Amino acid sequence: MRNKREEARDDLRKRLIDAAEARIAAQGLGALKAREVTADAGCALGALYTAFEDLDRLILQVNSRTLSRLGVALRVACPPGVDPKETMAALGQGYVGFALDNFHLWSALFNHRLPDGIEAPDWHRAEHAVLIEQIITPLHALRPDLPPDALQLRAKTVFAAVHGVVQLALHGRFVGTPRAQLPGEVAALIESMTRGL
Amino acid sequence: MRNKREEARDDLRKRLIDAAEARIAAQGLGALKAREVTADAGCALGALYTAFEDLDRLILQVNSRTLSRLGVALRVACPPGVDPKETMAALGQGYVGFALDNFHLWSALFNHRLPDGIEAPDWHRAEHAVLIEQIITPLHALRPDLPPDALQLRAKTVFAAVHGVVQLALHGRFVGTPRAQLPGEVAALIESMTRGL
DNA sequence: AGAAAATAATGAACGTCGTTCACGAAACAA
DNA sequence: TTGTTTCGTGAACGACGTTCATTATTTTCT
Repeated sequence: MRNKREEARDDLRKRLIDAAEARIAAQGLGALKAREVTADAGCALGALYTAFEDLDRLILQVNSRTLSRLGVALRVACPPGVDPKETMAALGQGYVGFALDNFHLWSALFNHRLPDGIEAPDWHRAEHAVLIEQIITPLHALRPDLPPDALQLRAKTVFAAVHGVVQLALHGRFVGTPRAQLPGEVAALIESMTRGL
Repeated sequence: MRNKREEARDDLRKRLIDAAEARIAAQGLGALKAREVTADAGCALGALYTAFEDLDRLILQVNSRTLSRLGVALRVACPPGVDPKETMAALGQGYVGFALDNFHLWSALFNHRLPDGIEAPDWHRAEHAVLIEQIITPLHALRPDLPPDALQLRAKTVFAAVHGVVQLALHGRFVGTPRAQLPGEVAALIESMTRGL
């Protein structure tokens, strides 16, 4: 059995991440306050800074969880072995569905910014791979003309394009696609981007 | 000659917008502080709240200027009468160029959020039309099969897709397109989205 | 076991932020 | 000029993230 120290520390960290995740999911990243999250977690204000370097690093943990759940959702959305065209379409709809069902948490993934000189740790940067790794295989099948480098690049671009449509639609800007037409437009976008030369 | 009241008020407003625009352009939206911007504008802290409802409405004015400048840039980028395919490509490169040349101001357009219950005024929402209005004509030429409603919708989607690629690239996320390949990927994206059925 | 050392939790206090407000100055109306 | 209305001022307020001296707890040493 581990130290009582480490045990308590891990428990505190988990309670804080849980509380932060719940707050963000319910009210968005902007509504996350140190005093509220520590109250929810049942600890003092200062305890947050014994468990995490600062509030930003706590948000990082929440985003890490969200990326993990998004990865699962995307893997579930595209059963292997089916037509690559269908796979791409399914990934797109899976992404739209996840963003709709987890709006605030999904939003925090892209709206959270670390302070100016601070970079996200490598392990967290690597987690973002789930956003594109499912795209590679079907895109390769649809565009065998692309060399590996260009394939990787095009996968990022396909994701970014789909993401842009979803982002502008869900944040309700004037130029955003209306929500009702979102799945259809994403499907059309993916169809046109995966068409061969 | 107008009132001395109105004159002084308009002058104060202009000085504040100038100062805010300079701050955002130099250091980004997050670095805009009420105390700094009023000091730059040569007025007291409280004067900001006689000229604008709050800091968010001042940012709105800066964004309004940026949209206006972006509109000019896009109109210059696509001289009328040329091949619609070229026009679309030129619009895309014009957008990329503007985002690169005006990174912080362009970023503020999409990252600024009003407080929860507050909606942007209609005149400002309408200004966002510059983002898509230049797309309509060439897109119609390239996709005459689309009825007017679908054309409008597709124009928004084309913009959102391009914007997404630029946004993820310039904010340097793990999944973003590398900056060097950005123009080429945007060109490929636009090419594929404007291809006929 | 008990004493000493190390570590963690506490919440008051700090500095910074956007915003407000009582006051004095300036512009208008009479 | 005198009275009234409006505006600019900067100290003060409340909320925020973060720090720190103090207290409580756990581990280590004998």
